[in-house]
Amino acid sequence: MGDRTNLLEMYAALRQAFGHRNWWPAQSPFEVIVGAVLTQNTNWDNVEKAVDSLREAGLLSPSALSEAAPQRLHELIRPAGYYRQKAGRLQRLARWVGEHCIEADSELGALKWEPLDQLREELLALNGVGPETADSILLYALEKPVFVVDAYTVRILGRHELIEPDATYGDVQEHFVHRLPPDVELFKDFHAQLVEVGKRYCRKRRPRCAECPLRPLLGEPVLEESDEA
DNA sequence: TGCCAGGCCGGGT
DNA sequence: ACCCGGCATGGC
Repeated sequence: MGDRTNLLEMYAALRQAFGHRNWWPAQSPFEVIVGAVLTQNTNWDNVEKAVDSLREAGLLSPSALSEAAPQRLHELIRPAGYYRQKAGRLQRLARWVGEHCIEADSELGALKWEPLDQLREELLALNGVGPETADSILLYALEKPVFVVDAYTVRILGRHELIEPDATYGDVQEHFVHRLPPDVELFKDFHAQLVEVGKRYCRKRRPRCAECPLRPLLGEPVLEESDEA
């Protein structure tokens, strides 16, 4: 509890290295929700192709997406992979949003009035929405102070032994929330920084730890043998 | 050329 | 309560 500063120092080091990430570029909160589903285990470059196609087709609104023919969705989002699963997930989410917001409310303002815990429960109850997708929506689309945990976050903290090897999603999330002020902009950019450092230096295989900006702060990471080859 | 990407679900122990 | 195979495309 006394090490509240450590994570802020970690963020400072990343911010120093990469600058503000201005992450999750999207033209509306609803587009963030769409991206949150499409990026599940998928490279963002592929996601952008799918999002662009949906935009051109005029399907980036809850009602239009809800009513689209699944076949048509399959074609439009194919580059993002898992397209049959993701088409269903998008439509379930679109219908859920539609139940809460009037169509013109592109800021999803009506959703923000609902209690945070209830929002999260409702999201997790949707088939195809797990903890990371739900939290990404809460943070980046609804501006709620929820820290998003992803595979990079777990790998980075794991290799520096800042979390237990068998830590759950909730464990890692608490690690951050208990040590950071609940600041939406901080949560957004910190997660973005972790993804950036993860992509560049903390890859699953052949990591480049020597050049990682976290190394001066956190020291030598502990790698599995399979990571090094 | 295989491996990986900003996960999640369902069925099996 | 875990563990695992399946889901799919595109880039390096």
